[in-house]
Amino acid sequence: MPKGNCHGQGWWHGKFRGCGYRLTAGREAILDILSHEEGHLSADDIYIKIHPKYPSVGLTTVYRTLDVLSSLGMVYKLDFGDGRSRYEVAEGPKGAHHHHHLVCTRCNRIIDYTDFIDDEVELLNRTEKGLEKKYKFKITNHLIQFYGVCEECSGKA
Amino acid sequence: MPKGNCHGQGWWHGKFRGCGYRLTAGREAILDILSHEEGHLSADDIYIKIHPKYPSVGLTTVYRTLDVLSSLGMVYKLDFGDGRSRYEVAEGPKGAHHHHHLVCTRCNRIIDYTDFIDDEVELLNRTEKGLEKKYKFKITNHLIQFYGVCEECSGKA
DNA sequence: ATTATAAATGGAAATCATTTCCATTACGTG
DNA sequence: CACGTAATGGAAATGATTTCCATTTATAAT
Ligand SMILES: [Mn+2]
Ligand SMILES: [Mn+2]
Ligand SMILES: [Zn+2]
Ligand SMILES: [Zn+2]
Repeated sequence: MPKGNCHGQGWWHGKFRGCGYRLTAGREAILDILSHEEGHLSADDIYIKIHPKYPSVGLTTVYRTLDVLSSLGMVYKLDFGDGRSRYEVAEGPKGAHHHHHLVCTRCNRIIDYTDFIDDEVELLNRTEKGLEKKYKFKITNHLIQFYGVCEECSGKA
Repeated sequence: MPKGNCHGQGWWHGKFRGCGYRLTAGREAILDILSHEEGHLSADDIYIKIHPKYPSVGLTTVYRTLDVLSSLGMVYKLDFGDGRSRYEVAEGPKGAHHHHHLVCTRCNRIIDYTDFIDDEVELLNRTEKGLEKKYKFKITNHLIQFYGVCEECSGKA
């Protein structure tokens, strides 16, 4: 169990407790999948992955847990236009891994990118400050996605 | 009928024709609502607004038309997290009115903003160029939204 | 450890936006 | 005006998410 790994066991136990939520097997399982699996999973994806090991965790609970996690800011709920919500763990306490997305409108492939993030974040911070002042709007989050056609899809005429 | 107004009558007739689409009363009505009404309308919103004047236009046609418009790039399909898609006319030929959104996570209010757009667009162009090269990804569009709490919702403790 | 309490659960049923189907209508070329 | 085909509407299907409610379970108090 690596020292710096915040997703390993239970850094989030405290967060749950602190907010008055109880720790349950289902929640543990779901957070575990989210932190160890790559990609952008739908509720059903998660349900399927969990089911063999935890057959007692129902799809309803997956949805409910994702809501909780998302309201705690531990998970991002994303929409890539394929008709279902997809989820990914937010950065751990370290704040690392911040990234945005390229979305292929042909095949729905998603590419995470972190390039240019520094510039983007710098501008975002400036923009957010300005917007907060002008619109008296407390910004907590942002979403940036680029849409287009991926390399594979370009090939297919 | 103002001269510079591209949404007035039929600048899009040509676009439709050119792509092999037929002009129908329904399409005209829908595009008319979208270009003259403020805000971010859902398919159902549009259906309701159109119905009194064009009772013969069905909800299915509204969806179909929005798909076409959106595939032609004349309309943006947006998701603000309230469970339905919302639409707004893309900029006319003039290229004006480009804007992004602030989304209140409490009351779902949407604020259009154009401030800082210049800076943003400048960075976006740079970023897009870099991403296109690195990922061989042809970018056609981008989505930028800030989430947070609006002034009204802040008041309510 | 036992108990009490409210939170959490699963599974079936409900909801609701969007899509599919298909018989009918109507745009636009000639 | 007639024809071929795109477009339509309305009902039914779909599919993700939510709601309901009787049952289970985590946790704090005894
Ligand atoms: Mn990602
Ligand atoms: Mn807008
Ligand atoms: Zn693709
Ligand atoms: Zn608000």
